[in-house]
Amino acid sequence: MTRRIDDAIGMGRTELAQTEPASAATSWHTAVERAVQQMRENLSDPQYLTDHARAGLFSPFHFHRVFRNVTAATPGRFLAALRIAEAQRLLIRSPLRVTDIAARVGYSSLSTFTTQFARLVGLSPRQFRAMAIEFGDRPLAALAARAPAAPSGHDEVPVLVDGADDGILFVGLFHHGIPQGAPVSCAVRSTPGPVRLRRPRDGEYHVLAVCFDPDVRIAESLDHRHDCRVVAAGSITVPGGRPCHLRLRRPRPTDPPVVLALPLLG
DNA sequence: CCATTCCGGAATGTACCTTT
DNA sequence: AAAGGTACATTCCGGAATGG
Repeated sequence: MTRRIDDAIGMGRTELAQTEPASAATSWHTAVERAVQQMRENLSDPQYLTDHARAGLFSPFHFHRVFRNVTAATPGRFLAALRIAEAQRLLIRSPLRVTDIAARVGYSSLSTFTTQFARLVGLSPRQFRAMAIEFGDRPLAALAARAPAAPSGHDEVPVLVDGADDGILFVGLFHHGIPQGAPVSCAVRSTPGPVRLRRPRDGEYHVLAVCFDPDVRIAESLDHRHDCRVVAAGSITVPGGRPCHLRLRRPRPTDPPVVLALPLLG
């Protein structure tokens, strides 16, 4: 049986990616990295779980599990994130129509593309392009300066992020391990110290932090070409529990791209 | 004309269980 | 412990309808 894996994003793992591969899992990592490379090089083609699994000498069932352990995303959702990320770049940097971009990144159905894009990014393709054109040239730092004052007292959730003192830091709370759609709560800041998020209703949330150089413009932060971005991920329980403490690191090839338009949604 | 939304059929993801 | 397999609920694809 041949299985298509081009579906949408939205996994259910605690972290964006495992911190380090276990020593026994080195071959897993190699197989997954090879599969990710294949996905990146063949975005516009139909891709099948069984082909990636066979290339790594795994059964489709086991490959699916291994892939998720390494990347924290399922193969299909990882591929969808890659495709939407490329679509974002084309929407910003090319004059192509949405219809043509959908085909170019591997969607045979425009409706599927539009639906996926809106759910993952938080804006429809046309809205995304319009906002990128309108705000793209503005520096990200301006967003940080415009951000509302941090709440205080019992209505806040503090998040500590190491290594972000000299950058523009976005932090969001999400229901799922991969960020999609509007965050439950989010904040942007450009000064050292903890980030204070508006407290959501009680529950367990996943935290994503993305940091950019202070001189980056909004469009550059959205088109997946800026190589200075760093990420961190974790989880937090509301109420109580320990404060969320994250450490920024460089993105790895096996990290799913962050396609959520946080700078435009904030 | 281009983009978005709706909806039914089909593929996928997940939670187990079994085998090696 | 790692790998393979199954069942079934969930999610997605893509054509049709609708909107701007």
